Amino acid sequence: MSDFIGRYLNKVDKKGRVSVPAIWRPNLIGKDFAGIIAQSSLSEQAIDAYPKDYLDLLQNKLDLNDPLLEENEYESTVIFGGAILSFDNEGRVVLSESLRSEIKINSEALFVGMGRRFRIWNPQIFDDYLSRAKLHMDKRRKIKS
Amino acid sequence: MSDFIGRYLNKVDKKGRVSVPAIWRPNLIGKDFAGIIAQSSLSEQAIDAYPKDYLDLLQNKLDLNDPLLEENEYESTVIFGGAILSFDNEGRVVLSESLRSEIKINSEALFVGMGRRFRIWNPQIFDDYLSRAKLHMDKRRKIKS
DNA sequence: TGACGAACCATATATTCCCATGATATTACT
DNA sequence: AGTAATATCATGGGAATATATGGTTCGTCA
Repeated sequence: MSDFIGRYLNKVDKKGRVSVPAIWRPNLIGKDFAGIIAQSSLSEQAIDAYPKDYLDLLQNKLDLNDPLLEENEYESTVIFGGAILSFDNEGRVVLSESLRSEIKINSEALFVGMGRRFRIWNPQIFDDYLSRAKLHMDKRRKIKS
Repeated sequence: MSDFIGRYLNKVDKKGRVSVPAIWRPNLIGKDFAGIIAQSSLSEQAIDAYPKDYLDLLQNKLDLNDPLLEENEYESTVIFGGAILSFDNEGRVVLSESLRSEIKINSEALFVGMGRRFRIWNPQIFDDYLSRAKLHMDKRRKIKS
């Protein structure tokens, strides 16, 4: 059901390689591709990642639309204009220079499960995000009670 | 499944030559033609590009429309009047002077996948477009939720 | 013959593959 | 339970390969 659960902190080597958590890998292996689809998140300074199978789903949906409509252009660009990162034999992917700079990743990458997908963060930035999220939820809880 | 995924930044030499990303090339090689169909985008300052095969898809869509309508005539002209750029032995195409000036490309060309097709951008101009696209999608996401 | 584009060739760079290591966890065994 | 043997995993480095890129030559056509 939920494919990506938990939090894993891994090192990024000087080539930009980083291990994808081993328990997640089986969920990232399709019949034509093994690896992840990555795009910079719409709302946060992080990478959104998911299996290619999910992308195929989106493609099917988009095929029903008119490719010339502006709306669909935006969507296609954001979705397919990310990055496709395939595993090496050890289950690593390389985060390109540009991806790393976008999310300010240096020597460590934090993998955070989100159910059907996951995110890759700079650990510090994630901490900030988490405390913001907690604050937000705490405030809401107090209002409701 | 989806032919064009990812983003690749390549150099344009003084002859206007630029490498088409190697992983995409197999999808651009048909039995009668190896290369891309290119035309300046209708809505953006970029080059729309796709395999020759993709034209058949569009043709089918247009066939469903009334060929006598003025609008459809416009579409046919624009779609089938694009430039034909064939690969050289190294998998490059040459962007003509006029194409380059249309999209303000100088020394670098950014290839952006859109699933069934892709676009070629000046990197700076794409940045603007991407933030617009993200804003648009993020807004839509928030409305839906 | 000169301009132009296409084919050819050479090389720097980037990417992928392969192997080695250490750390950690897991299992087996007494 | 305690300990040894085994497996899994993250990580690093180097070699092999693929790719991007720049330059030169060749042919064609104006």
